[in-house]
Amino acid sequence: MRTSDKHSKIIQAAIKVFARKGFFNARISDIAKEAKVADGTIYLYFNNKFDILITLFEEEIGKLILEIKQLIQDETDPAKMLESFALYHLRLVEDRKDLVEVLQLEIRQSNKFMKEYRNTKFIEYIDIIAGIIQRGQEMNIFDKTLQPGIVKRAYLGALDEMCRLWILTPTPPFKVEEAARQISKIFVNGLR
Amino acid sequence: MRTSDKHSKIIQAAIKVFARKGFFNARISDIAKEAKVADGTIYLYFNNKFDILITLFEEEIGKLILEIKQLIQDETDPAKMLESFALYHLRLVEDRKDLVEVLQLEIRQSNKFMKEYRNTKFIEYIDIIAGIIQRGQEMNIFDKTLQPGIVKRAYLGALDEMCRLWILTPTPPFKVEEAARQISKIFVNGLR
DNA sequence: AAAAAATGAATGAGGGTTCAGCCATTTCAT
DNA sequence: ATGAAATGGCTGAACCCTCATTCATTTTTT
Repeated sequence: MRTSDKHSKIIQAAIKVFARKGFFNARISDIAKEAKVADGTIYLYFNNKFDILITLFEEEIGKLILEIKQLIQDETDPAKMLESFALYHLRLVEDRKDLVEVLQLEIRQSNKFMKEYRNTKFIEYIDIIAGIIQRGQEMNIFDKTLQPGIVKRAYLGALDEMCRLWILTPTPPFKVEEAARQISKIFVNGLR
Repeated sequence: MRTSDKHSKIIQAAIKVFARKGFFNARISDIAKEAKVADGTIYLYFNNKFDILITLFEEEIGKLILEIKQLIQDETDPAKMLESFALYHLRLVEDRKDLVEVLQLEIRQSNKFMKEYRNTKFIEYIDIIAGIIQRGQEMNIFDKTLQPGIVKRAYLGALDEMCRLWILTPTPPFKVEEAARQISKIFVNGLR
């Protein structure tokens, strides 16, 4: 059955299972069942359990990077870019909650138990923000004394913490659009 | 040995071991060895492995809450309070790296833990920021249209992401004082 | 001497990984 | 054209190792 594409079926199943139970509490047999595949089949497509997680990161973040770059490339105003980024990032948590949950909660820890794994895709994602900041500084609308390497992390951290709210509480008291607007507003004003 | 205080010896050992290996990769025997105690002794003081983590969290963050409240209670200017908070939060990562690592990566980021454990201590910690924001709004120096519930998370998220940088990279290119100053500056300006 | 605290070897469950075999499909020989 | 053989994706029960937890025994305290 060439057409069934077991690879992506397993990845999609893993996103669901890791989101629900977390990486360490997820069993291979859970993923297999969710993907409607035998346990052993997973080892024909992935080396081991870690490998599923790593592949998942690389592939899914890769898609996000393409999407977000697409989204901001028409924009010329760095302030607007930041707002677009915020809105995109927070809408993700509504549209693809399981994925965000895995990326959010498992990705940071991954550096820990996979010491050798350098998460270049994540750096690429966060550097989109650094690029926007630099652009704004060149255009003299952002304070040049602020370091993009600090600001990019602060901005992503602020957004991620909001994501965590949506992940962990059933019904947050805000709308994502409102949160995106307020956070980008604070930063844009704060950067001037 | 009444004076040996096994409880806190175990907690301190657990902080070290969890920081080094992560919760799931840490073995009870690792903690026992680090605490210079037998494996079984741990079960005289804690119900199970998970209980060590929860207790660790409650006790240690409880201490932090007291410290930080002490620190800002003399201050009257909300802007200064925010800066003090940032500096305190980021200095923790230098002074007590192991502890921050556990709180950050094992607890805040941990799926299972956060989902089924109503984390009142953490809410108390983050609400210190909300209190400062509200004070600033009452004093008419912070924009009243911004919701403290959003801002507090954005601020803590920004700081936490910087903490993560110090945890995950051997030698970050910034000083904590500089990061604290820049982040509090962005927010204080952004909130006006 | 009794009680309390501590020990650490033994236990047993859990689950990642393996591998001998199944079955659908393709290729080959007659 | 038909049966035999080879191929290879897939299966899932069994293997085996890793700990969290227990408890009979020893040590310390009162």
